[in-house]
Amino acid sequence: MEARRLAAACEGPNCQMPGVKKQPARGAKPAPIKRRDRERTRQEILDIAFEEFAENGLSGGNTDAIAARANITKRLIFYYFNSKEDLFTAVLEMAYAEMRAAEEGLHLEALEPEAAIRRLAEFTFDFHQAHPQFVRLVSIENIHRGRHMASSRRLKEMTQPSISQIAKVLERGAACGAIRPGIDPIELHMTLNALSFFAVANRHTFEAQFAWDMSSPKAKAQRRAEIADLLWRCVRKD
Amino acid sequence: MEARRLAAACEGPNCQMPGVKKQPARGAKPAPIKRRDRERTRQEILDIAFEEFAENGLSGGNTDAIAARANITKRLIFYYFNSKEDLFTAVLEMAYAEMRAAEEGLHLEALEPEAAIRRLAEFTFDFHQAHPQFVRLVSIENIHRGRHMASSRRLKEMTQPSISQIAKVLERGAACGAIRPGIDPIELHMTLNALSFFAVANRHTFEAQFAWDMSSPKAKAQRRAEIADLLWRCVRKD
DNA sequence: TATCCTACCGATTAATTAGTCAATTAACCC
DNA sequence: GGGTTAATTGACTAATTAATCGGTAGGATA
Repeated sequence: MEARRLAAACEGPNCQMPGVKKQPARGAKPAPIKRRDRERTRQEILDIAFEEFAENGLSGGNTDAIAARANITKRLIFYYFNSKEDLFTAVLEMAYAEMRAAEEGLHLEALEPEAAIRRLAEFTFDFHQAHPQFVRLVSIENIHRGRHMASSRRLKEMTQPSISQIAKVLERGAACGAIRPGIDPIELHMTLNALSFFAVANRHTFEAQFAWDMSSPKAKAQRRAEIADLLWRCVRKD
Repeated sequence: MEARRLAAACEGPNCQMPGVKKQPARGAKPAPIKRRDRERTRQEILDIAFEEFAENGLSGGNTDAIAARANITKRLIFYYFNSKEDLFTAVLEMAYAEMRAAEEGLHLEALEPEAAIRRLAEFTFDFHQAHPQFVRLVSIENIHRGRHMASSRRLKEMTQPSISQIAKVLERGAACGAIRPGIDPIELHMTLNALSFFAVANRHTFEAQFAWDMSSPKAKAQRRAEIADLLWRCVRKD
């Protein structure tokens, strides 16, 4: 989640400048840099709300805690986002936008079918492993039956660029006889996502049930390779 | 979830009998059958708490609501289970015990390797489809990082009977050359569980993202067949 | 330097809700 | 039928927390 805080950096007329009596120095507080920057403040709230909701869920997420960590008053949260629910929706939108951005970096065009499928598998696995808070947030949204997603025009408009990439690989592979024809790219995407998602989302109950390691780097690397094998095994011809 | 309420039925000295002035007929209330039966009451609380937590999560779950639906006072919940958290743990224990019971019904011994693998896949898929509330509960427990599971001796002791069944099928298959050797039964179980779990747990976000049907009987049947194919494709020799 | 806009705040409210106390009463046993 | 045990209750508390109201003040513009 490094792509966030796009409109940050100290620049423009809102930048902290000497001459104005900022930081009223009340008590031992670190006296945060306050800049009256709408976008910056909004983004800061979103970043912290993302953490809060991913950690504690929607009903568990606390607006007081978000305000405290963002060094603003709670009032401001309701000023920008008008309810906790809407804030959650905004957080979801941001999270999905970032995932979509990550997918742009996946270039399968130049690769042989097998290499492309393996790269796709590894990339998807790695993304989930690298963003457990995103995985948690999606789980939470599903617990709420996707109602925030359903009510957000932005979220519904975000089409997944990966699907068309997969479709092209499958077509190419089918044409050259390496991949069996008739595979639906969305189904394949679902399979791969299920495997990658589960490896993060259900780690705790699975590990507890089977005394099985899913968290060490070694275990992750092994599972990563297995998923890539599996995916290739299930699309290749014959 | 039919296996619950084992110790129910009207029998013994607690059974509703004439002669005693039960049902004080206050107002128009249906005057529920109250029997002062420890086990029955406990089980009723558990059943309703299961629904409540599966629906609303741990922090979202409301003990007042549970009490109201169980026709008891909230105080009684804390009398039997001493906190909301402990009640949640008890609910989890019950849910897993029932899943384990369901797995007992799976007999793979008599089947050919391919048939056994397909039956396993279909059985697992069907179980998840039939118990969406169980799936939700497991998701919720993972959001809480499996801490209730970790703290429950009973849950940790419940070993999965399915694993040894899978191991036997894999052995037999490897011996007769139908299945490639060296497959870990836990890994296979994880793969199958991931696919089956995702089809229920992530239905909402996936459907919203891809305008893809995962809920109709037709879509389920198709996915079921695909998962069985996939599983066989990934274990068979060659 | 007066004016206006708006980012921001302190205090409060109203509702919810986990958990408790001190009883009450149903059932069972002699 | 009196006594003991244990299931059950109603009323209460203390804490939390989403949301609101009536402001204040920073900064741009003229």
